Amino acid sequence: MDDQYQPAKVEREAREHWDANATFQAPEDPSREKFYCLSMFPYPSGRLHMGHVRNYTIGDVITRFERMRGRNVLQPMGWDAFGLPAENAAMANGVPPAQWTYDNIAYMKDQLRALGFALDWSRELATCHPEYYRWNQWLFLRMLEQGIAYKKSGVVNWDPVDQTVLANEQVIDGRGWRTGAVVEKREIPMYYLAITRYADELLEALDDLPGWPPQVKTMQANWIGKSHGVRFAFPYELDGEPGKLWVFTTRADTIMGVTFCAVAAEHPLAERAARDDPELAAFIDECKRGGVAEADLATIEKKGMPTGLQVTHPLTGEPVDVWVGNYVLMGYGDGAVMAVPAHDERDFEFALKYGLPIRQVIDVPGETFSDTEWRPWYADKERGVCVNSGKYDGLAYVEAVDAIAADLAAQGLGEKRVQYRLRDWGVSRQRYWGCPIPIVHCESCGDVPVPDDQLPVVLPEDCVPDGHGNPLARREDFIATSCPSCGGPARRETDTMDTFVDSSWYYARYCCRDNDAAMTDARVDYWMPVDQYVGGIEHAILHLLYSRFWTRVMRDTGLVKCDEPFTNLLTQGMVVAETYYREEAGKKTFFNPADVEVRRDDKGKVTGAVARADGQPVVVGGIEKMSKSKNNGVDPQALVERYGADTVRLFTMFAAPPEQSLEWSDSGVEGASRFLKRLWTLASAWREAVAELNGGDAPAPADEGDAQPLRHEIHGVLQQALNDYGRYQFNTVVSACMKLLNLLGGLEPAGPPWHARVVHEGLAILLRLLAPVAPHVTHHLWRELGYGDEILEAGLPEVDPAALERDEIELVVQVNGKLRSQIRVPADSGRDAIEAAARGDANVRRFTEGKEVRKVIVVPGRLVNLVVVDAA
RNA sequence: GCCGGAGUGGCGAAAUUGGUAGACGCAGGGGACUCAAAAUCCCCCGGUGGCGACACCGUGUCGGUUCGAGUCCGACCUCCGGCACCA
Repeated sequence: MDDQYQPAKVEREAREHWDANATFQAPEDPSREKFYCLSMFPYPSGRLHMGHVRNYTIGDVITRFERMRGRNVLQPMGWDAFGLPAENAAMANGVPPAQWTYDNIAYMKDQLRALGFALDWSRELATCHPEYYRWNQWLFLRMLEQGIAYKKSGVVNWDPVDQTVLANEQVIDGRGWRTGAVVEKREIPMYYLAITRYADELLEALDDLPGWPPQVKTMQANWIGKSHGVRFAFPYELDGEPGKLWVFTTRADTIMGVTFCAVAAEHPLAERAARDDPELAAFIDECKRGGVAEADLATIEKKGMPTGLQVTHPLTGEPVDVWVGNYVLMGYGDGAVMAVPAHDERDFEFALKYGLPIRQVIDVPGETFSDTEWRPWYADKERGVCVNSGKYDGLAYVEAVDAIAADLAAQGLGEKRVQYRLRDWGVSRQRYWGCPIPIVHCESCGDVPVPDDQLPVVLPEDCVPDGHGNPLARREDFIATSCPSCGGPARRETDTMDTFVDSSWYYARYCCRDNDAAMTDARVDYWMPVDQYVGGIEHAILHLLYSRFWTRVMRDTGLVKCDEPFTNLLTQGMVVAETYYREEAGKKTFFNPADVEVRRDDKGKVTGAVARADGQPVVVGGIEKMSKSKNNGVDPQALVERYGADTVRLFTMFAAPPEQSLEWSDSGVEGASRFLKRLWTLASAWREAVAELNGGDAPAPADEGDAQPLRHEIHGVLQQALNDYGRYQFNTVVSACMKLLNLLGGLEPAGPPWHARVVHEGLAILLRLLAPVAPHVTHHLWRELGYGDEILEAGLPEVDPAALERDEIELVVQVNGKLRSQIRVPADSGRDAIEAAARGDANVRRFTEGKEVRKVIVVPGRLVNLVVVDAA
């Protein structure tokens, strides 16, 4: 055994051992309890970043822990390989996205291997492989047959200079990121998936996911946004024709307070009115400027303009003005809303701004109404009662809605309706590097699905995007084809699918990725659902909701048997680090933490920082998510080379619990490295003694000298660590390992023989506890000390209940809830004995003297609280 | 704007169900070893007062419930994630 811990050597040998034995290839074995552990697959961006390292370390610790528990564990890995960054890289370097992507995959795969993850590489997949994405296309065709996939128009960001569609990310302050041109909203035909058909099921089933974080379920429920309301119409007559302006409201009880209606800029009424009104036409054009992202639309200044048109209030018969509002969206409901300024805050502000009437129709007794200042009770449907509402006066929310809905229904002008905020999923992208949508356009037959036997529609891999539209649209060899229906000349669809499609079902394909005849097979039924899914909180809604939807479509198509893809979900926090910069002429130049030296005062508090290069000060800019733009990323590669994978994994698990954000600290890594060195040194010092004990019969637990209190502590720490493993709180597992090492560090190889027996037992516990976190060094030491060949098969250490027993326990004594003393009592003391001991304690007496003890609270095993008052 | 989350020593954090606030580690201070440095080992380490035993204060802010609140309730402040074409 080397005297010095040499991580590179230890880790290489361990990996060679695992590779040679195919240790992590997971067979389908119905006789064993399976555990499918999955981390969100990476986008092959070039190099691993710390977020990847953290994500995959968490997944790996769970994988190895569950395996040591005896389960048949599968942990696969693959590549979310289609996407925008590959096109951007292509524009920057002139390299085809395919080549850039494959190069990145090769590089990042080596990086993943160097971290020692227990991955079954035989199942590796990449979504840009035709063998994978053909099944996107195949299931898309099934969805077309079922009517789940359909075509309608949708709104996109249009860059008028580059003549191209932009992603929301590429729109900065309403302008194209490359051209700086003001972006326009443009309507184009797109394919949609009817996720709303499953809205109710996706919502209801959240209750059956106890293994998901409650906040994720809340976010999904709010996203689906089920609401009960009334859809009704304002009749009108225009150009001699009768029409109806349909709106939806959850506050039908306020309908008598409607003083105007607002429609979206794209609404037919708005467009009709703009024909005769150049000023309105200009306003509508203004509304169409800017991007389509909801966050932007929701924060813009609310603007409007009257159309000059009027509709009729369905209950009062009064005329109601119709306005165009830039905050009304054509994509939501009917693209029109009723406005009740008195009882909706947004309408209230709009009415004040444009001098529109405000009519109070809800009252709360004891409150006074002001038509110049908004008060929250105006929208209170719990306490509100109808007023100024004719026959509805005096009705509360529920009764008023019922009565009004009934009256509207009687006229054929409305009905109660359940509405969802969730919209159908638009999957068409006007982009090259994605899965082709399997449709052929024929002049005589229209849009024709590609027959199954002609799948996959293969994406040519040699295109280089240039920022001007989709290069696929210029590839005649791809586009020109014949119509599957009539055989005549036809053209292929050049839109590709949203990359969320690729990631909506990869977890199922890992189970059967070599099947080229079917999307899934019986192996999927063995492994699915995923038992533990691990990934970033930023995917809490979209990716996870799409996956839940896709699983249900697969279920209804007979492809899987489960309803939900992920039984348990762990959402890990971000990796963040300090930022440093200098500012010149309003432009910030960021310095990497590695190039900065931090200055501290004599208490260790940070007072400033200087650049290593020139010794001149830099600004300490605050903690931010690691990113290229802030230049605060720490390269995992360099750390692994310097300290070894075990140290990086150990620090990553120790610095914060998985769900919290993790602040990077170089000196913290040093600390982790120090711990492993100390472990090595201790194992090295005891190697002979422990190996000798391992060579004979299992030694009895030591009980001489101070062995008993020591074993009591060791098993107490073990109990806590096993519990923390069970709740996936790995930072305190690591801290338990550190405590164990500290305990064993007090023993001497030259000391009495029981020392060796405690170390033998303690190391057997410590190494197995640490094995999931630091697999290489524990693998090595386990063998070196003669415990066995394979620590992964050694099972988890078990708590010895006898070691935890105590004759005496310590209790805290409080007086009026304040800590005053501690007492030792026999473990089996009754309430009376404990109370007597507490009252008799000298320091307690100082606080009870001359007072009356009103009440004594005894919390078994914890504390005694004496409640005293001044004697009367 | 809307939805979700988080705030505890100089720093990362711990406190499992309302029961000893600060485990474990980092940084810092002191010491040992060394010609010296590095490495390693030992001691101290929330604030204020006290020689000390101890006492008072302290978990973003303000208020409440309770014998007892970091933990529960209400209001507020700050920061972070998501908002449907970044992944």
